[in-house]
Amino acid sequence: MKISTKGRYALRVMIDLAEHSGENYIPLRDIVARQEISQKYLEGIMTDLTKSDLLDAQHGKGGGYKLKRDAEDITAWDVLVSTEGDLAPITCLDKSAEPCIRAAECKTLPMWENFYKVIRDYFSGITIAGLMNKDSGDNYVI
Amino acid sequence: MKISTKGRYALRVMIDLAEHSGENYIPLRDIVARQEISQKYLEGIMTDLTKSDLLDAQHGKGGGYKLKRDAEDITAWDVLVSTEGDLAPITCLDKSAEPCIRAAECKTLPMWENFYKVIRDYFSGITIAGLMNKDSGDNYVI
DNA sequence: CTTTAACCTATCAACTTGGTAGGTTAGTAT
DNA sequence: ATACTAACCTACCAAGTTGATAGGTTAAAG
Repeated sequence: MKISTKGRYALRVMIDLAEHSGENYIPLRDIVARQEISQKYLEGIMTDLTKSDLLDAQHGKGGGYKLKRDAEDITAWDVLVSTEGDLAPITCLDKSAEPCIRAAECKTLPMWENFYKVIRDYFSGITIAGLMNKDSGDNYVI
Repeated sequence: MKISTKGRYALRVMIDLAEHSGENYIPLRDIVARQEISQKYLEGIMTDLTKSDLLDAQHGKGGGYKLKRDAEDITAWDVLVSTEGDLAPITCLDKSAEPCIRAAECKTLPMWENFYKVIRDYFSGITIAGLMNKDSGDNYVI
């Protein structure tokens, strides 16, 4: 029951890109220098984010990455799903899961389904822009 | 980001015990027959629940397990923490974690801390008695 | 046609998950 | 006493995940 480094790094990268956004593409090298994350490891994460249409990538000199949408229009949910995959709290609720044979009699299924919704609602309510502007001392009230 | 079978099985066992509660201890054999879970695997889960003071265990003939408190006074949170360990959504928030060096500047930490609270509040609001009485068709509104 | 930077594939050690196997301890009944 | 029962304890194992690293390939700009 953990969000892995992939998801956490991805959020840091997205915030970093939002903070340094402009016309130009930002090469991974710059992000790595600021965030102190292994470049090779980040490469895979960037690919996830690009394939999910959250980032624009550009090869070659002057290339790099930039946000594909405004930071206000990208949620933490978008980023986490992109890198962590399905955020279903139990395997039964995975999109790829075959339907559970005891679903009809399962006393806990509604609890899990609703929990899934709680998770989705929570992260869908948080945008990259929102994270960007937070001072570390701030506390959320949701 | 998944609750493992340990936590899910534990909840099923607790509900089963609540449904068959009375004066007597219920041997694991009976639970296994009803729930169709590997007895050997369940043994470890029962030990967790017993050590967390959620179950009373009795050796020998006529022995077995029973709930140590009323089903109304045991929450899903109690059960999940007992079997899954710390339910912190990121390692930084684990009780056993060494304090993170970038905590002060971390833009996402408040989001994670609050998410932890959301999880805790959700499962703390659900009791074994509540799960027991649910018809499968029911939906939660929290 | 060289430089730059994204992209792709393979590999790896450490850890977790979901079990299984076999033996030991504690309590009950005859 | 001693047989029986049922919890408890330790060790092991295959498969999958995590958090990387290594090295090469493709695409774009100058």
